[in-house]
Amino acid sequence: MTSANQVKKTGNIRAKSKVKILTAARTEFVLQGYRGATVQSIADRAELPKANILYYFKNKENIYHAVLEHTLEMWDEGIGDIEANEGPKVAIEKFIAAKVRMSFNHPEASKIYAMEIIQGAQHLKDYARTYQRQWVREKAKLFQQWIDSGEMVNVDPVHLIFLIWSATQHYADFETQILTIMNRADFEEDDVEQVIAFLCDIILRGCGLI
Amino acid sequence: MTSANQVKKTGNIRAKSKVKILTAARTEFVLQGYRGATVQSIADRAELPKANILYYFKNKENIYHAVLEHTLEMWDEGIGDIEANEGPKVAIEKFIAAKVRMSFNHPEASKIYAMEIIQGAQHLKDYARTYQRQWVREKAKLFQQWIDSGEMVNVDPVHLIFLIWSATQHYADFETQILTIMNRADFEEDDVEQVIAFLCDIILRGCGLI
DNA sequence: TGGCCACTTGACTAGCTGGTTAATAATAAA
DNA sequence: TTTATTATTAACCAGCTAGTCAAGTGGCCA
Repeated sequence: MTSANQVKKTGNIRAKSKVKILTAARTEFVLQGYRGATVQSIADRAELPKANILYYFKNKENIYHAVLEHTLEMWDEGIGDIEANEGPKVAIEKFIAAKVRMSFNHPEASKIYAMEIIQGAQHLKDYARTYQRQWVREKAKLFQQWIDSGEMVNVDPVHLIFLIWSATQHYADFETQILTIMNRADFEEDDVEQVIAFLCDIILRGCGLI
Repeated sequence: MTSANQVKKTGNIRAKSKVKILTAARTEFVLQGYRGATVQSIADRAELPKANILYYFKNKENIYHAVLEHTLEMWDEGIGDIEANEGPKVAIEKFIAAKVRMSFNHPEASKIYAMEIIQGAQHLKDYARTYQRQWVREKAKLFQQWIDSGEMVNVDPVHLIFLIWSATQHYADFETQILTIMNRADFEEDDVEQVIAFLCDIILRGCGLI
Protein backbone atom coordinates (compact mmCIF):
# COMPACT_ATOMS: atom_id res chain seq x y z
CA MET A 1 0.00 0.00 0.00
CA THR A 2 2.59 2.49 1.10
CA SER A 3 5.02 1.42 -1.56
CA ALA A 4 2.30 1.50 -4.20
CA ASN A 5 1.52 5.04 -3.19
CA GLN A 6 5.18 5.94 -3.24
CA VAL A 7 5.44 4.71 -6.79
CA LYS A 8 2.55 6.90 -7.82
CA LYS A 9 3.62 9.92 -5.84
CA THR A 10 7.30 10.03 -6.26
CA GLY A 11 8.07 7.28 -8.67
CA ASN A 12 9.03 9.57 -11.49
CA ILE A 13 11.81 11.52 -9.84
CA ARG A 14 13.04 8.43 -8.05
CA ALA A 15 13.06 6.27 -11.15
CA LYS A 16 14.73 8.90 -13.32
CA SER A 17 17.44 9.63 -10.78
CA LYS A 18 18.13 5.95 -10.23
CA VAL A 19 18.50 5.31 -13.96
CA LYS A 20 20.84 8.30 -14.28
CA ILE A 21 22.96 7.06 -11.40
CA LEU A 22 23.06 3.45 -12.53
CA THR A 23 24.04 4.41 -16.06
CA ALA A 24 26.90 6.53 -14.77
CA ALA A 25 27.90 3.85 -12.29
CA ARG A 26 27.97 1.11 -14.92
CA THR A 27 30.39 3.10 -17.07
CA GLU A 28 32.52 4.03 -14.10
CA PHE A 29 32.72 0.44 -12.81
CA VAL A 30 33.79 -0.80 -16.25
CA LEU A 31 36.43 1.89 -16.64
CA GLN A 32 37.88 1.84 -13.13
CA GLY A 33 36.78 -1.41 -11.50
CA TYR A 34 34.79 -1.67 -8.27
CA ARG A 35 37.35 -0.06 -6.02
CA GLY A 36 38.55 2.44 -8.59
CA ALA A 37 35.09 3.81 -9.22
CA THR A 38 34.45 6.32 -6.43
CA VAL A 39 31.08 7.63 -5.37
CA GLN A 40 32.41 11.04 -6.33
CA SER A 41 33.35 9.93 -9.84
CA ILE A 42 29.92 8.37 -10.31
CA ALA A 43 28.36 11.59 -9.06
CA ASP A 44 30.43 13.67 -11.47
CA ARG A 45 29.46 11.46 -14.40
CA ALA A 46 25.79 11.59 -13.40
CA GLU A 47 26.08 15.34 -12.87
CA LEU A 48 24.66 15.14 -9.37
CA PRO A 49 26.14 16.00 -6.00
CA LYS A 50 27.65 13.06 -4.19
CA ALA A 51 25.23 13.23 -1.28
CA ASN A 52 22.35 12.86 -3.70
CA ILE A 53 23.77 9.56 -4.93
CA LEU A 54 23.87 8.30 -1.35
CA TYR A 55 20.32 9.45 -0.82
CA TYR A 56 19.10 6.95 -3.44
CA PHE A 57 21.57 4.15 -2.70
CA LYS A 58 22.65 3.81 0.87
CA ASN A 59 26.20 2.85 0.01
CA LYS A 60 28.59 2.09 -2.83
CA GLU A 61 28.13 -1.66 -2.61
CA ASN A 62 24.41 -1.17 -3.09
CA ILE A 63 25.03 0.71 -6.30
CA TYR A 64 27.26 -2.09 -7.53
CA HIS A 65 24.71 -4.74 -6.64
CA ALA A 66 22.02 -2.87 -8.54
CA VAL A 67 24.32 -2.64 -11.57
CA LEU A 68 25.23 -6.31 -11.32
CA GLU A 69 21.62 -7.40 -10.97
CA HIS A 70 20.64 -5.48 -14.07
CA THR A 71 23.59 -7.04 -15.89
CA LEU A 72 22.54 -10.54 -14.89
CA GLU A 73 19.02 -9.92 -16.15
CA MET A 74 20.42 -8.95 -19.52
CA TRP A 75 22.72 -11.94 -19.62
CA ASP A 76 19.72 -14.06 -18.87
CA GLU A 77 17.62 -12.57 -21.63
CA GLY A 78 20.44 -12.43 -24.15
CA ILE A 79 21.44 -16.01 -23.58
CA GLY A 80 18.60 -16.86 -25.93
CA ASP A 81 17.01 -20.20 -25.74
CA ILE A 82 18.12 -23.44 -27.28
CA GLU A 83 14.93 -25.14 -28.25
CA ALA A 84 14.65 -28.85 -28.69
CA ASN A 85 12.20 -29.08 -31.53
CA GLU A 86 14.16 -26.98 -34.03
CA GLY A 87 17.03 -29.36 -34.56
CA PRO A 88 20.69 -28.59 -33.83
CA LYS A 89 21.44 -26.36 -36.79
CA VAL A 90 18.73 -23.76 -36.23
CA ALA A 91 19.16 -23.95 -32.47
CA ILE A 92 22.87 -23.19 -32.60
CA GLU A 93 22.38 -20.49 -35.21
CA LYS A 94 19.81 -18.73 -33.06
CA PHE A 95 21.94 -19.09 -29.97
CA ILE A 96 25.03 -17.64 -31.63
CA ALA A 97 23.10 -14.78 -33.20
CA ALA A 98 21.45 -13.85 -29.90
CA LYS A 99 24.74 -13.80 -28.02
CA VAL A 100 26.62 -11.84 -30.69
CA ARG A 101 23.86 -9.21 -30.82
CA MET A 102 24.01 -8.95 -27.03
CA SER A 103 27.76 -8.38 -27.17
CA PHE A 104 27.52 -5.63 -29.75
CA ASN A 105 24.49 -3.92 -28.24
CA HIS A 106 25.45 -4.10 -24.57
CA PRO A 107 29.22 -4.45 -24.29
CA GLU A 108 29.27 -2.80 -20.87
CA ALA A 109 27.02 -5.48 -19.42
CA SER A 110 29.31 -8.18 -20.73
CA LYS A 111 32.38 -6.37 -19.43
CA ILE A 112 31.01 -5.97 -15.91
CA TYR A 113 30.09 -9.61 -15.88
CA ALA A 114 33.51 -10.66 -17.17
CA MET A 115 35.37 -8.61 -14.58
CA GLU A 116 33.24 -10.05 -11.84
CA ILE A 117 34.06 -13.61 -12.93
CA ILE A 118 37.76 -12.90 -13.48
CA GLN A 119 38.08 -11.52 -9.97
CA GLY A 120 36.52 -14.65 -8.55
CA ALA A 121 32.79 -13.85 -8.65
CA GLN A 122 32.99 -12.40 -5.14
CA HIS A 123 29.71 -10.52 -5.42
CA LEU A 124 27.81 -13.09 -7.45
CA LYS A 125 25.06 -14.74 -5.53
CA ASP A 126 24.96 -18.49 -5.17
CA TYR A 127 21.63 -18.79 -6.91
CA ALA A 128 23.07 -17.17 -10.03
CA ARG A 129 25.80 -19.78 -10.12
CA THR A 130 23.65 -22.84 -9.54
CA TYR A 131 21.15 -21.49 -12.03
CA GLN A 132 23.85 -21.43 -14.70
CA ARG A 133 24.98 -24.92 -13.85
CA GLN A 134 21.45 -26.20 -14.33
CA TRP A 135 21.05 -24.30 -17.58
CA VAL A 136 24.24 -25.78 -18.99
CA ARG A 137 23.32 -29.30 -17.88
CA GLU A 138 19.91 -29.03 -19.44
CA LYS A 139 21.22 -27.76 -22.77
CA ALA A 140 24.10 -30.23 -22.77
CA LYS A 141 21.58 -33.04 -22.47
CA LEU A 142 19.81 -31.69 -25.52
CA PHE A 143 23.03 -31.63 -27.55
CA GLN A 144 23.79 -35.15 -26.38
CA GLN A 145 20.46 -36.36 -27.73
CA TRP A 146 21.25 -34.85 -31.12
CA ILE A 147 24.65 -36.53 -31.03
CA ASP A 148 23.14 -39.88 -30.06
CA SER A 149 20.60 -39.68 -32.84
CA GLY A 150 23.40 -38.93 -35.31
CA GLU A 151 22.14 -35.44 -36.10
CA MET A 152 25.49 -33.93 -35.20
CA VAL A 153 29.08 -35.00 -34.73
CA ASN A 154 30.25 -36.26 -31.36
CA VAL A 155 31.69 -33.23 -29.57
CA ASP A 156 31.60 -32.51 -25.86
CA PRO A 157 28.40 -30.47 -25.39
CA VAL A 158 29.60 -28.59 -22.32
CA HIS A 159 32.78 -27.44 -24.01
CA LEU A 160 30.73 -26.52 -27.06
CA ILE A 161 28.67 -24.18 -24.92
CA PHE A 162 31.88 -22.68 -23.48
CA LEU A 163 33.19 -22.19 -27.00
CA ILE A 164 30.10 -20.31 -28.10
CA TRP A 165 30.06 -18.19 -24.96
CA SER A 166 33.71 -17.24 -25.27
CA ALA A 167 33.68 -16.55 -28.99
CA THR A 168 30.62 -14.32 -28.80
CA GLN A 169 31.45 -12.46 -25.58
CA HIS A 170 34.92 -11.77 -26.90
CA TYR A 171 33.54 -9.07 -29.20
CA ALA A 172 32.22 -7.17 -26.18
CA ASP A 173 34.96 -7.77 -23.64
CA PHE A 174 37.93 -7.37 -25.99
CA GLU A 175 36.28 -4.63 -28.06
CA THR A 176 39.31 -2.39 -27.53
CA GLN A 177 41.80 -4.96 -28.74
CA ILE A 178 39.70 -6.00 -31.72
CA LEU A 179 39.18 -2.44 -32.86
CA THR A 180 42.90 -1.74 -32.52
CA ILE A 181 43.83 -4.78 -34.56
CA MET A 182 41.21 -4.05 -37.19
CA ASN A 183 42.48 -0.45 -37.14
CA ARG A 184 39.04 1.01 -36.63
CA ALA A 185 37.49 3.55 -34.30
CA ASP A 186 34.13 1.84 -33.89
CA PHE A 187 32.13 -1.15 -34.93
CA GLU A 188 29.64 -0.65 -37.74
CA GLU A 189 26.28 -2.12 -38.60
CA ASP A 190 27.70 -4.73 -40.95
CA ASP A 191 30.16 -6.09 -38.40
CA VAL A 192 27.45 -7.75 -36.33
CA GLU A 193 26.04 -9.76 -39.20
CA GLN A 194 29.49 -10.58 -40.49
CA VAL A 195 30.56 -11.97 -37.13
CA ILE A 196 27.34 -13.98 -36.83
CA ALA A 197 27.90 -15.40 -40.30
CA PHE A 198 31.53 -16.27 -39.56
CA LEU A 199 30.83 -17.96 -36.24
CA CYS A 200 27.80 -19.89 -37.52
CA ASP A 201 29.79 -21.03 -40.54
CA ILE A 202 32.79 -22.34 -38.64
CA ILE A 203 30.98 -23.75 -35.62
CA LEU A 204 28.20 -25.43 -37.57
CA ARG A 205 30.79 -27.02 -39.84
CA GLY A 206 32.73 -27.95 -36.74
CA CYS A 207 29.66 -29.77 -35.48
CA GLY A 208 29.16 -31.50 -38.79
CA LEU A 209 26.03 -29.52 -39.54
CA ILE A 210 27.06 -28.05 -42.89
CA MET B 1 79.61 -0.28 -15.28
CA THR B 2 77.85 0.83 -12.14
CA SER B 3 74.78 -1.21 -12.90
CA ALA B 4 76.91 -4.23 -13.77
CA ASN B 5 78.61 -3.93 -10.39
CA GLN B 6 75.25 -3.58 -8.68
CA VAL B 7 74.09 -6.77 -10.30
CA LYS B 8 77.12 -8.64 -9.03
CA LYS B 9 77.19 -7.15 -5.56
CA THR B 10 73.57 -6.92 -4.64
CA GLY B 11 71.76 -8.65 -7.41
CA ASN B 12 70.67 -11.57 -5.30
CA ILE B 13 68.77 -9.70 -2.63
CA ARG B 14 67.37 -7.30 -5.16
CA ALA B 15 66.25 -10.01 -7.55
CA LYS B 16 64.74 -12.17 -4.84
CA SER B 17 62.84 -9.31 -3.26
CA LYS B 18 61.55 -8.11 -6.60
CA VAL B 19 60.26 -11.56 -7.52
CA LYS B 20 58.58 -11.89 -4.14
CA ILE B 21 56.92 -8.50 -4.54
CA LEU B 22 55.84 -9.03 -8.13
CA THR B 23 54.33 -12.43 -7.34
CA ALA B 24 52.31 -10.97 -4.50
CA ALA B 25 51.35 -7.96 -6.60
CA ARG B 26 50.15 -10.09 -9.52
CA THR B 27 47.78 -12.02 -7.25
CA GLU B 28 46.57 -8.90 -5.54
CA PHE B 29 45.92 -7.06 -8.83
CA VAL B 30 43.92 -10.00 -10.17
CA LEU B 31 41.87 -10.32 -7.00
CA GLN B 32 41.22 -6.64 -6.33
CA GLY B 33 41.97 -4.74 -9.52
CA TYR B 34 44.48 -1.92 -9.88
CA ARG B 35 42.85 0.48 -7.47
CA GLY B 36 41.67 -2.18 -5.06
CA ALA B 37 45.13 -3.65 -4.62
CA THR B 38 46.84 -1.45 -2.04
CA VAL B 39 50.56 -1.23 -1.45
CA GLN B 40 49.79 -2.44 2.06
CA SER B 41 47.91 -5.51 0.81
CA ILE B 42 50.77 -6.35 -1.55
CA ALA B 43 53.21 -5.93 1.34
CA ASP B 44 51.13 -8.20 3.57
CA ARG B 45 50.98 -10.89 0.90
CA ALA B 46 54.72 -10.62 0.26
CA GLU B 47 55.35 -10.62 4.01
CA LEU B 48 57.42 -7.45 3.87
CA PRO B 49 56.89 -4.01 5.40
CA LYS B 50 55.20 -1.53 3.11
CA ALA B 51 58.18 0.83 3.03
CA ASN B 52 60.32 -1.98 1.73
CA ILE B 53 58.03 -2.42 -1.25
CA LEU B 54 58.42 1.26 -2.07
CA TYR B 55 62.18 0.94 -1.74
CA TYR B 56 62.27 -1.43 -4.71
CA PHE B 57 59.49 0.18 -6.76
CA LYS B 58 59.16 3.90 -6.44
CA ASN B 59 55.38 3.86 -6.66
CA LYS B 60 52.34 1.65 -7.14
CA GLU B 61 52.05 2.34 -10.85
CA ASN B 62 55.62 1.11 -11.26
CA ILE B 63 54.71 -2.19 -9.65
CA TYR B 64 51.76 -2.55 -11.96
CA HIS B 65 53.86 -1.77 -15.01
CA ALA B 66 56.41 -4.39 -14.03
CA VAL B 67 53.61 -6.94 -13.60
CA LEU B 68 52.07 -5.98 -16.92
CA GLU B 69 55.38 -6.15 -18.74
CA HIS B 70 56.04 -9.61 -17.42
CA THR B 71 52.53 -10.61 -18.46
CA LEU B 72 53.07 -9.33 -21.99
CA GLU B 73 56.28 -11.29 -22.30
CA MET B 74 54.43 -14.45 -21.39
CA TRP B 75 51.61 -13.67 -23.79
CA ASP B 76 54.25 -13.21 -26.44
CA GLU B 77 55.95 -16.50 -25.75
CA GLY B 78 52.72 -18.41 -25.24
CA ILE B 79 51.21 -17.14 -28.43
CA GLY B 80 53.24 -19.81 -30.12
CA ASP B 81 54.19 -19.41 -33.70
CA ILE B 82 52.18 -20.18 -36.74
CA GLU B 83 54.69 -21.46 -39.20
CA ALA B 84 54.16 -21.39 -42.92
CA ASN B 85 55.87 -24.59 -43.97
CA GLU B 86 53.86 -26.94 -41.78
CA GLY B 87 50.54 -26.57 -43.52
CA PRO B 88 47.35 -25.28 -41.91
CA LYS B 89 46.40 -28.34 -39.92
CA VAL B 90 49.60 -28.72 -37.93
CA ALA B 91 49.98 -24.96 -37.59
CA ILE B 92 46.52 -24.49 -36.09
CA GLU B 93 46.94 -27.54 -33.85
CA LYS B 94 50.20 -26.21 -32.44
CA PHE B 95 48.76 -22.76 -32.00
CA ILE B 96 45.72 -24.00 -30.11
CA ALA B 97 47.77 -26.33 -27.93
CA ALA B 98 50.24 -23.58 -27.01
CA LYS B 99 47.52 -21.14 -26.05
CA VAL B 100 45.49 -23.67 -24.05
CA ARG B 101 48.60 -24.72 -22.10
CA MET B 102 49.35 -21.07 -21.39
CA SER B 103 45.83 -20.56 -20.06
CA PHE B 104 46.02 -23.53 -17.72
CA ASN B 105 49.58 -22.90 -16.55
CA HIS B 106 49.43 -19.14 -16.12
CA PRO B 107 45.82 -18.10 -15.59
CA GLU B 108 46.84 -15.01 -13.62
CA ALA B 109 48.78 -13.63 -16.56
CA SER B 110 45.79 -14.07 -18.81
CA LYS B 111 43.48 -12.50 -16.26
CA ILE B 112 45.63 -9.41 -15.78
CA TYR B 113 45.82 -8.99 -19.52
CA ALA B 114 42.06 -9.45 -19.92
CA MET B 115 41.24 -6.90 -17.23
CA GLU B 116 43.59 -4.42 -18.80
CA ILE B 117 41.88 -4.77 -22.20
CA ILE B 118 38.35 -4.71 -20.77
CA GLN B 119 39.07 -1.47 -18.95
CA GLY B 120 40.27 0.11 -22.18
CA ALA B 121 43.97 -0.80 -22.25
CA GLN B 122 44.82 2.41 -20.44
CA HIS B 123 48.25 1.22 -19.34
CA LEU B 124 49.13 -0.70 -22.48
CA LYS B 125 51.89 0.88 -24.46
CA ASP B 126 51.36 1.77 -28.08
CA TYR B 127 54.11 -0.53 -29.27
CA ALA B 128 52.35 -3.51 -27.71
CA ARG B 129 49.23 -2.66 -29.68
CA THR B 130 50.85 -2.04 -33.03
CA TYR B 131 52.95 -5.14 -32.55
CA GLN B 132 49.81 -7.23 -32.18
CA ARG B 133 48.23 -5.65 -35.23
CA GLN B 134 51.26 -6.59 -37.28
CA TRP B 135 51.31 -10.10 -35.87
CA VAL B 136 47.66 -10.64 -36.79
CA ARG B 137 48.11 -9.20 -40.27
CA GLU B 138 51.10 -11.41 -40.94
CA LYS B 139 49.38 -14.58 -39.76
CA ALA B 140 46.14 -13.65 -41.54
CA LYS B 141 48.09 -13.41 -44.77
CA LEU B 142 49.38 -16.91 -44.20
CA PHE B 143 45.87 -18.27 -43.65
CA GLN B 144 44.73 -16.46 -46.78
CA GLN B 145 47.40 -18.22 -48.81
CA TRP B 146 46.21 -21.58 -47.54
CA ILE B 147 42.65 -20.59 -48.43
CA ASP B 148 43.67 -19.44 -51.90
CA SER B 149 45.55 -22.66 -52.55
CA GLY B 150 42.48 -24.65 -51.51
CA GLU B 151 44.16 -26.15 -48.46
CA MET B 152 41.43 -24.88 -46.18
CA VAL B 153 37.89 -23.59 -46.43
CA ASN B 154 37.25 -19.90 -47.02
CA VAL B 155 36.84 -18.37 -43.57
CA ASP B 156 37.86 -14.88 -42.47
CA PRO B 157 41.42 -15.34 -41.14
CA VAL B 158 41.29 -12.42 -38.72
CA HIS B 159 38.10 -13.63 -37.10
CA LEU B 160 39.56 -17.12 -36.99
CA ILE B 161 42.44 -15.78 -34.91
CA PHE B 162 39.97 -14.01 -32.63
CA LEU B 163 38.03 -17.26 -32.26
CA ILE B 164 41.11 -19.19 -31.22
CA TRP B 165 42.24 -16.48 -28.82
CA SER B 166 38.85 -16.24 -27.15
CA ALA B 167 38.21 -19.96 -26.90
CA THR B 168 41.61 -20.69 -25.37
CA GLN B 169 41.87 -17.69 -23.03
CA HIS B 170 38.37 -18.42 -21.76
CA TYR B 171 39.71 -21.31 -19.69
CA ALA B 172 41.99 -18.94 -17.81
CA ASP B 173 39.80 -15.86 -17.51
CA PHE B 174 36.54 -17.64 -16.73
CA GLU B 175 38.16 -20.38 -14.66
CA THR B 176 35.81 -19.64 -11.76
CA GLN B 177 32.67 -19.94 -13.86
CA ILE B 178 33.85 -23.06 -15.65
CA LEU B 179 34.77 -24.83 -12.43
CA THR B 180 31.41 -23.89 -10.91
CA ILE B 181 29.51 -25.22 -13.89
CA MET B 182 31.58 -28.39 -14.03
CA ASN B 183 31.06 -28.66 -10.26
CA ARG B 184 34.75 -29.04 -9.54
CA ALA B 185 37.21 -27.47 -7.13
CA ASP B 186 40.20 -27.43 -9.48
CA PHE B 187 41.32 -28.36 -12.94
CA GLU B 188 43.17 -31.65 -13.29
CA GLU B 189 45.95 -32.88 -15.55
CA ASP B 190 43.58 -34.50 -18.02
CA ASP B 191 41.53 -31.36 -18.54
CA VAL B 192 44.26 -29.62 -20.49
CA GLU B 193 44.60 -32.35 -23.08
CA GLN B 194 40.86 -32.82 -23.27
CA VAL B 195 40.31 -29.14 -24.02
CA ILE B 196 43.06 -29.16 -26.63
CA ALA B 197 41.51 -32.22 -28.28
CA PHE B 198 38.03 -30.67 -28.25
CA LEU B 199 39.11 -27.32 -29.67
CA CYS B 200 41.36 -28.85 -32.33
CA ASP B 201 38.58 -31.21 -33.35
CA ILE B 202 35.88 -28.62 -33.76
CA ILE B 203 38.00 -25.80 -35.19
CA LEU B 204 39.91 -27.95 -37.64
CA ARG B 205 36.64 -29.44 -38.87
CA GLY B 206 35.27 -25.92 -39.00
CA CYS B 207 38.15 -25.02 -41.30
CA GLY B 208 37.59 -28.08 -43.46
CA LEU B 209 40.82 -29.68 -42.30
CA ILE B 210 39.40 -32.98 -40.99
C1' DT C 1 88.96 -3.90 11.89
C1' DG C 2 86.59 -0.18 9.83
C1' DG C 3 84.08 2.06 6.40
C1' DC C 4 80.95 2.03 2.63
C1' DC C 5 76.64 1.26 0.78
C1' DA C 6 72.68 -1.56 -0.09
C1' DC C 7 68.92 -2.61 2.55
C1' DT C 8 65.21 -2.31 6.33
C1' DT C 9 61.56 -0.20 8.66
C1' DG C 10 58.66 2.63 12.12
C1' DA C 11 56.71 6.97 12.19
C1' DC C 12 54.68 10.53 9.73
C1' DT C 13 51.72 13.34 6.40
C1' DA C 14 48.59 15.32 2.93
C1' DG C 15 44.89 14.13 0.44
C1' DC C 16 41.16 11.26 -0.74
C1' DT C 17 37.51 7.74 0.61
C1' DG C 18 32.83 6.33 1.89
C1' DG C 19 29.45 7.79 4.61
C1' DT C 20 26.59 11.09 8.01
C1' DT C 21 24.08 15.02 9.29
C1' DA C 22 21.26 18.72 9.47
C1' DA C 23 19.32 22.50 7.30
C1' DT C 24 16.81 23.75 3.21
C1' DA C 25 13.95 23.41 -0.98
C1' DA C 26 10.52 21.30 -3.93
C1' DT C 27 6.45 18.75 -4.44
C1' DA C 28 2.10 17.06 -3.48
C1' DA C 29 -2.01 16.26 -0.25
C1' DA C 30 -5.35 18.29 2.86
C1' DT D 1 -3.04 27.90 2.18
C1' DT D 2 -1.25 24.69 5.29
C1' DT D 3 1.00 20.57 6.11
C1' DA D 4 3.56 16.30 5.31
C1' DT D 5 6.59 14.00 2.61
C1' DT D 6 10.27 13.60 -0.56
C1' DA D 7 14.38 15.49 -2.63
C1' DT D 8 18.70 18.36 -2.54
C1' DT D 9 23.07 19.63 -0.94
C1' DA D 10 26.95 21.97 1.81
C1' DA D 11 29.69 20.90 5.51
C1' DC D 12 31.73 17.63 8.08
C1' DC D 13 34.40 13.36 9.84
C1' DA D 14 37.04 9.14 10.80
C1' DG D 15 39.75 6.02 8.48
C1' DC D 16 42.53 4.66 4.84
C1' DT D 17 45.71 5.78 0.83
C1' DA D 18 50.17 6.36 -1.50
C1' DG D 19 54.23 8.08 -0.67
C1' DT D 20 58.34 10.32 2.34
C1' DC D 21 61.90 10.41 5.62
C1' DA D 22 65.35 9.61 8.63
C1' DA D 23 67.35 6.54 11.78
C1' DG D 24 69.02 2.45 11.80
C1' DT D 25 70.94 -2.68 10.39
C1' DG D 26 73.76 -5.91 8.06
C1' DG D 27 76.75 -7.56 4.50
C1' DC D 28 81.09 -7.01 1.85
C1' DC D 29 85.65 -5.41 0.52
C1' DA D 30 90.16 -3.20 1.75
